[in-house]
Amino acid sequence: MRSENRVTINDIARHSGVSRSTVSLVLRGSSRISKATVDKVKASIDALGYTYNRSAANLRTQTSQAIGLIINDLMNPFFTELTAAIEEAADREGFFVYLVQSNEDPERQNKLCTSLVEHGVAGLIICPATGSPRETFDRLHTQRVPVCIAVRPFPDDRFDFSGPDNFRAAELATNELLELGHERIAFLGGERGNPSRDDRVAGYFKALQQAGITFDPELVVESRPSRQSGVADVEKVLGLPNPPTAALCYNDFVAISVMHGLRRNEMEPGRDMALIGFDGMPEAEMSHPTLSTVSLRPRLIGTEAANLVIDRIKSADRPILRRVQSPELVLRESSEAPRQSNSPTRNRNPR
Amino acid sequence: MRSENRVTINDIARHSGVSRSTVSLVLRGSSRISKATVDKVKASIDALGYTYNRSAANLRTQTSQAIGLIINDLMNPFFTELTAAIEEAADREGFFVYLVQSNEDPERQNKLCTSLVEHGVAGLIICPATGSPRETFDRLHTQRVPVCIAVRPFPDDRFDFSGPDNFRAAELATNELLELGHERIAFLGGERGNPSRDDRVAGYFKALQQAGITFDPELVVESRPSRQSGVADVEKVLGLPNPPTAALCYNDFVAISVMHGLRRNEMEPGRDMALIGFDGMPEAEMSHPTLSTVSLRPRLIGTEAANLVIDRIKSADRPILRRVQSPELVLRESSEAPRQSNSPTRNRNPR
DNA sequence: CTATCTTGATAGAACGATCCAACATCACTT
DNA sequence: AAGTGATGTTGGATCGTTCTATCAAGATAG
Repeated sequence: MRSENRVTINDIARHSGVSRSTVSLVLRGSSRISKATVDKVKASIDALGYTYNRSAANLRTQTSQAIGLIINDLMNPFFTELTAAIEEAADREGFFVYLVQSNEDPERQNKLCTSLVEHGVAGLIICPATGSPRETFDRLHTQRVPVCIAVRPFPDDRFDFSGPDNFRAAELATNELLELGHERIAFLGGERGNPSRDDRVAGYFKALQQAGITFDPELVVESRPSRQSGVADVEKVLGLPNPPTAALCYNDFVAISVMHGLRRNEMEPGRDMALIGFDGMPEAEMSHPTLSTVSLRPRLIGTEAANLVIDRIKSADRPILRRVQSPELVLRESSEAPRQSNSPTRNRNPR
Repeated sequence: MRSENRVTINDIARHSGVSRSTVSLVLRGSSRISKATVDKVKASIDALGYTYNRSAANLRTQTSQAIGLIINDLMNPFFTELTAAIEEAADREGFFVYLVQSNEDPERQNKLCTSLVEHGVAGLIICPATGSPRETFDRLHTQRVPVCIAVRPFPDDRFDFSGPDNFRAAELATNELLELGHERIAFLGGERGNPSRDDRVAGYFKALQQAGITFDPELVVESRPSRQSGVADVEKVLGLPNPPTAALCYNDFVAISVMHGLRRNEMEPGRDMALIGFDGMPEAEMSHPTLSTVSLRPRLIGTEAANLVIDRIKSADRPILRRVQSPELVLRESSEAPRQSNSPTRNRNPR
């Protein structure tokens, strides 16, 4: 890029004895150019070592093949999987993805939006950071940037959305635990104000209510989710006079950390407390015991988000769409044995 | 980007009654413009809702703030951590990162290189896919693209490099197992031809040799690493007449999968077989038992890679640098107990 | 009173591509 | 022989910005 005498389309034209326009047509594979000319031009391209300048072309055509993707935290396998799916879908349509992390910081998120738009992305997929100001989205709206909001249900009906059904996911998980015979079910981790978490708590609450179980606020523990937070969360409820026999964990990370917390207190996850996480990250299958989880279908959400934004890039005026993916309960060892049945522990590593 | 009548610097000029050049100077915060004019122009910018077109500017100035990052697999926490560190370092220097995945596919990697260069990145950080053809790098070299090779030691002395010391890492791990009294030590996972793996096997070999232990080729199992591959790998050596009492695992993923394989055969990882992984991914701390590992210092490698490429962007002619980070042995439960001491199993979840 | 220096602002060319309208050829018609 | 079409090629304008050189006007100097 920074070489003083970059080879341009003009150099090719001069070298092959045709016009600049002809070279441009050859580059774009136009059928209107004779085979002889095409060969001549291609020979010059190889000879001079030409590299196409897509930015220049984009400037002229007012287009772009780039989609900006803003996610909160790359280290979370849920988002990693989402990203992978988005990249694949974008690739299929000839787009490619600029990936950046907001680190859950609304201000950084705002800067990133500006930067990406300035760099001329064709569209944006955003997983809104908790506490995102409306202003960021107002700007995007007036700038007419095609945007798809993903994963986190930011309340804004001006943009397409692709995300999970958090409420239903929590209902599913809670009902499963209820059916196993649990009556004291905790909800561990996550912070109030995070819409995903609040929706899950709401679903959990509804399922309890429908089962006629009185809701105990002490069983809902708030904390900023991290790789360690589950330890403290579960120890909090273990200290109660009437501790829970099962727990929903805000996400799979928290669940795995809760397993550690249990072991620190001489309890065996799965046997002494049933656990179900949320997300469906691949690691859940590798934990010990393997972790039951409600998969939010990150791949599906990602594919859908990419399709939505690409579709919107192509037709700015089509009506707003909301694609909510139904979750899938994935049962594994951590929620196998009901508490009250004092049957001997089953072999939890069959085969 | 695609609106028919985008607001440009010309519109601002017209609206505020100054020249195009003046607006440009205001945008770049030039000190040669009077405060009165600056205010006038800024007012127009707000009024018309202008967005800066950085691509156009880059075309004119022949510069770019973007760094392309090509990694093999986003789903691997090692790379995720590497990426995070690169992003942070780039951000500090005013650059931002286009992240793409090669999926370990040399052809895709080649396409991505082309695409990124065409899009005008200022430089490239590449973790070479296994089996990368020399040709890809030859092109980058003749195009004079600033490149830093990261993680995988691709044999090319024309580019800067930032990566781990795989040989030393394996030596460290092997010596630790030897000191614990193990004599039958396996090396599980990874494929011949992958330089990281081959270096690790070499270090393992040297350590065994120095300890006067005859190398048994049956203890080295090759496989394409995945989240499940360790199961088969370990079952292979368990089937031997004289099975190993300890194993080095190609990476932490493999190690965690090996734990599953052991349990499937009624063996307890850590107690019945000591395990040490490579990478130092955060999940290693969350496994059960917690996983001993040789941390390759992904954050350090990332920071260094970003610094190297940015430095090279600024001064193309400085000599080639190779930054090799020394690994760090992180001992946890999976390599606690030596096999031959038949002491009672220690509590492996101390409070 | 002319000469020189500052300060602030500007016009036109340039970056590397594409678009548009025009233009040769050459081959068929009629 | 002139008209019509198809085929292949082209020069100039253009995208939105910055660069270079220049300039007007006022200040300072001799």
